[in-house]
Amino acid sequence: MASSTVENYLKEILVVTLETEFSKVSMGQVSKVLGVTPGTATAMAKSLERDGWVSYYPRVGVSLTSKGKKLAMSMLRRHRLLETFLVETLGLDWSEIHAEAEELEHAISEKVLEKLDEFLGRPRFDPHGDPIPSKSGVIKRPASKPLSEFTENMSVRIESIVDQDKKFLKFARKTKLVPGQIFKILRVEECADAMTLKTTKGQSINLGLRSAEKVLALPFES
Amino acid sequence: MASSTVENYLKEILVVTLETEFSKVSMGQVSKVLGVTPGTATAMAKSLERDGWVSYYPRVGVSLTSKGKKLAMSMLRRHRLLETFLVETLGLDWSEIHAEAEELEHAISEKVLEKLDEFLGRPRFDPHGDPIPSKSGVIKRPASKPLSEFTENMSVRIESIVDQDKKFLKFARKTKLVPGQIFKILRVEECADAMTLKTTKGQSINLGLRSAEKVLALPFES
DNA sequence: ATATATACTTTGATCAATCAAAATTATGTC
DNA sequence: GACATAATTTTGATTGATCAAAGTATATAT
Repeated sequence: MASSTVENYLKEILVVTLETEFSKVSMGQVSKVLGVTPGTATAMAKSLERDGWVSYYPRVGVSLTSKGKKLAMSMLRRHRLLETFLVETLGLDWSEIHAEAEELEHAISEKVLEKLDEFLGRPRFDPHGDPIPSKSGVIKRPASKPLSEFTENMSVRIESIVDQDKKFLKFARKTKLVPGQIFKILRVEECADAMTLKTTKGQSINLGLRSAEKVLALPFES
Repeated sequence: MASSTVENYLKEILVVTLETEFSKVSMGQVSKVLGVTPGTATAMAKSLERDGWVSYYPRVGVSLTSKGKKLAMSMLRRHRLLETFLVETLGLDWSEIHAEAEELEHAISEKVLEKLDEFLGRPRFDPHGDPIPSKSGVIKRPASKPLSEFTENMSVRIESIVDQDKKFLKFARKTKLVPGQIFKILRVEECADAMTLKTTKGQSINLGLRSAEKVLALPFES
């Protein structure tokens, strides 16, 4: 049985892997996303390898074994189903569900998860617009890319918000920067580090490129 | 912040206290209900005392401080609300909810619990018939007593099943020995260690006195 | 190509939770 | 009251997860 610490390491390694498209995640990354010192990450990498969850390449990084990936996917599934439940059923606020799901995901059994999935009507996307892995661990990531990579005059459909920062999520909700919304990119000012978007209703938003990196979108053909 | 180990110790100490009506719980009891060696229980008693959860009287036992009792009550509330949710909303089986709730109770926040309580319509009893402590920690235990203490020809209403043994719970369900049901006590055979009950529909059940001790009931005036 | 900075690993230590086995203290019986 | 038995505490050890600080490797820049 994996401890919840192990579950967290594996899940975060998976998330970084999915984001960066590199199969090895450096110890620096690991220690950063898990909020531990580098030494701790190294020690953990060794024990994760001992137990067959990851392969560890000293001074390079870790990559999930198939066993590790399976558990990590299952954690992602738990997390996203729970977030869906918290919003859809209990009416929690969008900005607070992440931390709650973070705790619950380690405590919920496969059996209860199955019932919950059924109860929710087997949703395929969570409230952030991220895809929920199937029971068998399949995940279909739409070919979305950060807002910051689109150019002027393109139309986009918001797909998901990568950031989990409460304040940013609140801002996003207020400005309708949420999954499903359509925007047109009015201006991109590389030198000023900013971009301007417009909703279909004509309201415009200014976004720093830093923040724009955290918002994934699909090209939208109207 | 209390670890889930601490939460478990406190909750179990509370449950024993409520059952026995003694305010001090011996280390033997503690080690038994928590499934640890006596030495571990003693060590834990000291650290619980260090952190202000219990008072520890060497060679006598522990009793909850008000701070400890507050947390323990909150755990009981979590546990019972979760059991209710698992049965009412997700349709889990009566015999499997205990273990599930045991895990989830440490992961659910006050905020989510509040929403859950609301969603469930603020139930006052869990599926076993046990009272759910209020948010402020008040618990009303009905004046029920074990079936084994009733005499022949009395009618009773089943209030709760104290035992958490899966097999017994399955048996109880099959024979309709569940909270709310009415039975008449046909015979009590002290020497043979058994009693016979009859449902209002005329079906009869034989119950050993050992098991009858685990079933709490209220006198029922028809 | 050497110095410097960055990234990573090692070492030694701590804390919580646990066990097994030995030592101690009550309890109960004759 | 002395001895056997049961309950409790002590002791010494282990495991997982962590940190701080010191050491080592690699990359970068001048």
